Amino acid sequence: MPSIVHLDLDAFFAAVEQRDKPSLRGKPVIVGGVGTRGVVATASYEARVFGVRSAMRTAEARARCPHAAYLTGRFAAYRITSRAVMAVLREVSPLVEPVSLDEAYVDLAGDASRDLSVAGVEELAAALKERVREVTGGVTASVGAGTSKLVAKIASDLRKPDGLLVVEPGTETDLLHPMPVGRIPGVGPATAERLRRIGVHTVGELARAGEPDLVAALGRAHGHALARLAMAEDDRAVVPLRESKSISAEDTFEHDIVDPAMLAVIIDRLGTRVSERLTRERLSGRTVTVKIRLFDFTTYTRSATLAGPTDDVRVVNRLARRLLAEVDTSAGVRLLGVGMSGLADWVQEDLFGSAAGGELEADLAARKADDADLVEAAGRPQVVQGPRAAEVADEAGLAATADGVPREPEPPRWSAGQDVIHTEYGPGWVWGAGLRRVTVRFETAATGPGPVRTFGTDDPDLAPYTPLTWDPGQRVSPKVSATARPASPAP
DNA sequence: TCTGGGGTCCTAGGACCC
DNA sequence: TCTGGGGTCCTAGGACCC
Repeated sequence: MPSIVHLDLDAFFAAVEQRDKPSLRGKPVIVGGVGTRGVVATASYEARVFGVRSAMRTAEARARCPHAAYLTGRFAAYRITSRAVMAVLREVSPLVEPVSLDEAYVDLAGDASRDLSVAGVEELAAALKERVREVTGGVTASVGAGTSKLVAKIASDLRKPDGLLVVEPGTETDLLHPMPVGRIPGVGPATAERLRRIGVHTVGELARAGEPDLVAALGRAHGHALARLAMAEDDRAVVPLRESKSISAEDTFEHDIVDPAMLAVIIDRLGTRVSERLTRERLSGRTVTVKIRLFDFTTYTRSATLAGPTDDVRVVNRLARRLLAEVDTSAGVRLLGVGMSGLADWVQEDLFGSAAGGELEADLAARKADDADLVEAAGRPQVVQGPRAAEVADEAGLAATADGVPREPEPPRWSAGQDVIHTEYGPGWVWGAGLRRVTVRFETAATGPGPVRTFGTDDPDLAPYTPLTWDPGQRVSPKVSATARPASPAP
């Protein structure tokens, strides 16, 4: 039965930008690093016409397509939209495995009553595509389905963008065998080259090659796996909840850094980012890894493992600095990274016995509620609020540095003027397709319910990014509620 | 103006233990 | 004193994915 579905959002980041900025629709849009060392994360299909591709250096993209819009990512917006898509998929089956923000597998076999004929799955896939378009405000998806993850993924690839293909059971190898080996996920340039050297160019040739030869050329695990995939043998399950195995943060600098004091500051900042994520996600880890890329792109990692897991920023930073010192950085560093692995579900409170248990549960409930708020959001005008507003705003690029030189994030401010609200005390920031007017009610501890104010603009290009502003007089723990509505009735 | 940032999985060698 | 395997953990690097 073709019970595995793969859904892939088309040119996702660029599509979200085009949704939120109507002036970009129909035009080349490139999302990625915009600095001299940036690379393309996503190019809209209009940009791909000019040969712009993911992972291409932005400099080359600019040469090929100078008139494109070059944007840094707004990951909070992508995340909100992604969650809405995943929610749609979970309406169909609980067995949903997100691969990334823009990709997921669904296993339909959980529901015995479902029509899993090719026609039945085609109908379902078409309905999914339509629902995705609705909840995302117009982002299209490509959907593939088949008897395995491999076939479903290749099927969605074949029909993108905005396509649909259900591979009839029994025809898998007919589809796969003429393809170049590089179409198989997991076969990159290095593997393709090794295969070429033993005379294997297509999946059919891969299937005919003996497994011993493949293992000799590629190693035990990879050789075995590819031999099976080539014959469309793939029993990998759709796994709904994957626990993360590592957390890391890294920065590439616009200019190579030599000053050891500067490097120490940066390594601390990266370690702090990692620690904060660990704490937020109620994880801790045992192995700290520092990544150092020198001016000439030679890359070192140095790691050390603690006796027990921690999320303590002091421990992480001390260890990270020590590991950094093991590498000669005097010629210049272009990238630094800090990572934590050996993760365990472990929180500091556990150290002090079960007394903190109730508090912990409350925290978890609060986090769940936050997530629910975000899920609500996609495709509609939205206020992001609560403890994670700062994080969300940060991801949205509001705190991004313009010149790529890392610096400490600015503390939350409450001032008149054009400040975008992105502090944990405020309502967050406003985002949404078709947003025009936002009504905000201020309430402070000192004054009680306060004035109602309306924010907004009639410029359709600016509207989705409407910032909220207010006066310094309202800075006392303001409690703010906001409603946002489109300027015109929803179609 | 060469080559991002977040991950996963695998390999290979050495230490160490039984 | 020349000789085992097997298992696990740790470290460094590399391929690959989105």
